[in-house]
Amino acid sequence: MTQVPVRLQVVVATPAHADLAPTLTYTADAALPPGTLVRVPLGRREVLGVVWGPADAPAEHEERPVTAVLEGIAPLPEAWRRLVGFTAAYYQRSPGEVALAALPPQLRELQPVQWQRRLKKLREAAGPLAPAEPLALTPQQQAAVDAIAAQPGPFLLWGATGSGKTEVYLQAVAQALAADDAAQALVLVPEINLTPQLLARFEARFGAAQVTALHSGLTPAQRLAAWLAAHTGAARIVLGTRMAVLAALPRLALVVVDEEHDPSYKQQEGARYSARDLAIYRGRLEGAKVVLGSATPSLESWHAALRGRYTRLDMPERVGGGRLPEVRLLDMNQQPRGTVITPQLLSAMTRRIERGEQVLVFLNRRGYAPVLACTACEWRSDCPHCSAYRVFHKLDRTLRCHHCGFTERVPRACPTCGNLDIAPLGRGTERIEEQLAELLAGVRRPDGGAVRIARIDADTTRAKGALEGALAGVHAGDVDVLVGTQMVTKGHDFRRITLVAALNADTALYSADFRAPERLFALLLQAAGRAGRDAAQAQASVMAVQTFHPTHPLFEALARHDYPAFARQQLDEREAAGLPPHAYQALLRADARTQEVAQGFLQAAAEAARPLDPQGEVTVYPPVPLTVQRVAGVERAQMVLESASRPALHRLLSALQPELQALRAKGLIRWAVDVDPLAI
DNA sequence: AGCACGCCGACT
DNA sequence: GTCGGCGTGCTC
Repeated sequence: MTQVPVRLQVVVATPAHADLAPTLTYTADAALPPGTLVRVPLGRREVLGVVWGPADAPAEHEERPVTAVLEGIAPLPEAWRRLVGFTAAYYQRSPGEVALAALPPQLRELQPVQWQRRLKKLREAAGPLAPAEPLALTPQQQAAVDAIAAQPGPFLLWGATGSGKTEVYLQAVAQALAADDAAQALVLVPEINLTPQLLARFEARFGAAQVTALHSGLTPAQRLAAWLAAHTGAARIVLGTRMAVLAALPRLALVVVDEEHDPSYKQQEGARYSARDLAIYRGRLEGAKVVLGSATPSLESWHAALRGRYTRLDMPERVGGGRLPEVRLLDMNQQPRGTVITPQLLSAMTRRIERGEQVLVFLNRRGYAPVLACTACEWRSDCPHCSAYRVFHKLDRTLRCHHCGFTERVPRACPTCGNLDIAPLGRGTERIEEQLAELLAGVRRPDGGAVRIARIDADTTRAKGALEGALAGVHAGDVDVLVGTQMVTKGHDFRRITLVAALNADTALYSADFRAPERLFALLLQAAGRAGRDAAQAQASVMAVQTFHPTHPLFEALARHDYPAFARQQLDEREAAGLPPHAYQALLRADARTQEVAQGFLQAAAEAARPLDPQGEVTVYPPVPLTVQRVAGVERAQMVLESASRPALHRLLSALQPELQALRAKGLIRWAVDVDPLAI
């Protein structure tokens, strides 16, 4: 019996640049439902694809047959395909690129035979859900849990650090899962490695078998297993990073986005999606409730709550009566020039250490010094491949470029004039650690021992398990002073820290990036939250900020722990300037061999855009080089497109897309559209 | 994105 | 004489 071949639309991993249609047409012996995973020939290779639907248009190309169907796995559900379709359209990528990026990479490599073997191995019975006893809730926590049960949301859970947001998440998840015995919950976190405590709490509450972690740190096999558990419904709770928002979850009932303001929710490569924004969209699409949680919400979310689009749930108080630390602004103008650590801060540190308490010193700059300079001539430690200085790392005596990784040993003498006196300018965590060791050399711990200083930054935690080890040391009390970058401000629950000091907070105050103050405020408040978690010590907890601008409104709001005042001031400023969330932005970025080519491409794009926006609803700003203009020998430029109307902006971007293909110039390496960019 | 084909420099 | 650099073109 001969079968009539059917024609299918299939998506494969082609980037939007490639001038291939968004879906490709293949033939198959029998109809395959949309969402089916298939292997298809593409040129000389065979790739993984997802059936997107039946082909309706007449054939324009030769159509090759589907090579194989991945049997034994349910087609990806319609809601997932719609989510992928939306993501692709919104972020100006092809649906295939988004779809395939959302699937575990190993799926692409497995041949059908291996696939069957793997499936057999993974099929295991999931145990029944038996949540452990929940903690008693404070009235404000109870009110939040009740509101999430009773109202549709989306919710913005605004809770101070230590107010018990996690317990609210846990009980909201328990509620959602109890309502339906196949329901699933998705919990998103900024970086899973930095929040092992959250994973541990979910596992303790619901049982390790019910909780599946999904993030890029997993091995390929683990990632496939986690993804399958989510897709088959075996995992009732998926705890993951931004990529998890695109996981296949057939019965999604609740999405939690913890620390929703965190910039790592925005993907910075490929499809530049915001997992937080997609969580909101997905919740609406699948009828799942969405809870965004933060002590310092993004101004976008805060604005949405003010407008009534999100339901705000407030938890201003710390569980167990812990108080937020007192913020002390140390005016650097009153200090001799070149002061690094003020005497006030030093004596405060000394007192804490002598009492057996811990101190956290926060400085957002790793290495010993950000630049090395010759004292006799103009030489600086420039990176030959980037428009940036190489950072001096004293420990291994290297100059390292933090942009391209180029590393050399520190020269013995100035490479330009031979002068032997080359001096470090400015200071990073390494140098602060060294300096504190000198300044605190005479101080004794209660047991009479010398002060112990530890440093946590990307350099000290490169090795596997190094971060966990260092944190364990802090928890065990082996450390008196912890020096670190923003890495240490995330999530860790340090019970004995009673003094947090921020050393170099001013740089973000007058930055060209309009979001810099928002990030700084969140960072400092989060750092402050590391102190005083223990109610017994909370009375005396202090956050010290050394600044040349002690009367800056940001610091004044910080001193009062007054996020709403800060948000109001920022939102007013942004409204006056016509910036997000009062306007919508997209970025067109270009990388090229020369700055002229990059900017020329953008200029041509700007001219191509003009007739596509006859109403003039979109402002196209002139192309500019990025702040770090050249990285690894590649010149970078960008152009901002801005509009008060999101539909107008998207109409223009979609219409511009085919024009950009045509503008591809010699020397242009790549270009990308970034919708709702975080950094300008 | 892959993966080919295609045309110019330093190696056995 | 070949191995290999990455420019440019194509994939249902």
